[in-house]
Amino acid sequence: MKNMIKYDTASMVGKIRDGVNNLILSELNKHGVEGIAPSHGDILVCLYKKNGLPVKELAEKIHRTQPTVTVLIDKLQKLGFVERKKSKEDSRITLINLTEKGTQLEPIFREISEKINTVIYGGLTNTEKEQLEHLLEKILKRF
Amino acid sequence: MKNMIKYDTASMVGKIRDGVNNLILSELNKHGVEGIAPSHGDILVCLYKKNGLPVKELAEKIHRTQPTVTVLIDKLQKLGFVERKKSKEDSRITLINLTEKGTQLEPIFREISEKINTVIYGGLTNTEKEQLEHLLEKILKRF
DNA sequence: ACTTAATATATAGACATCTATGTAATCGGT
DNA sequence: ACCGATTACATAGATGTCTATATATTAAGT
Repeated sequence: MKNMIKYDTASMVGKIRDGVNNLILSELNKHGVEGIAPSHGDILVCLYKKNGLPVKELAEKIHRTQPTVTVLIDKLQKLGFVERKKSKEDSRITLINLTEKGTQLEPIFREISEKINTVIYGGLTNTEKEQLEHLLEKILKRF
Repeated sequence: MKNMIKYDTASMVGKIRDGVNNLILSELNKHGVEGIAPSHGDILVCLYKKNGLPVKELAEKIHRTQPTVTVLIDKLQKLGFVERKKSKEDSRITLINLTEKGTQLEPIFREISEKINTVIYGGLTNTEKEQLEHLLEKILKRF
């Protein structure tokens, strides 16, 4: 049957997400970066855009809960990629700063990001890219 | 800027997946079903289609590793929804069977599945549905 | 000023998932 | 018929994630 609708977007979306995660992990591995999960990468990428962000803000940006981000930062700190600094204006706030070691990873993450885009968009025409993003946005609004 | 491509399909896909998961959890909760995660539901749904499947086959169908499925079944068994039975043809194989209690959940999962489809496809035209599935399939093939 | 509420982060415990490994049963070649 | 390889499942340990709760600091109301 042609043009059959199978109604398994939920399943395909899950597979794509897993695919992206695995791609990130294997690329990090290729570059000898170990002990880092995709969410840790999300945090680092946020900090590349703007260094010295509070924990809470990072949690919002990467769409994880604040306790999760605390634990993620624990690990990034232990690995020497970031450090904590208390805010001077409000000492409840912990600001997360990249170390030099953390900053050095930026090109790797940039490369991984490009690779993901190549996999996702590489087989699509410009029209299809626009269609895709438009459809996904439309769906997201309904949750 | 109109029709701008933002290249954040990966992020949107993640959010949709989380949205689906949360919807499942809240619906199960509404029906008083507790201690069940989406993956447990995936297993039950497989068994509704065909009862008495081996662990390995379940793992393939729900796209989890076999050890993960073993643990998921441990829980379903503990909750009384399924039971293990050794195959008579090949005693290495463990067949998973629904109990009556497990069978009783079928209408709930059917309802949840419909609800998910409503959220995902409810705002789309038939053309858009076809576009979406076509695009997602195209992307999936590239992983 | 003092008490209460709100906010920011951390900690604890639980869970799904993974990889690596163990164990038991079956298959296959000699 | 036996021994090595394969297959199926289970177990162990690690990790990311969550909810619930604790701690510490700031803000607000009386």
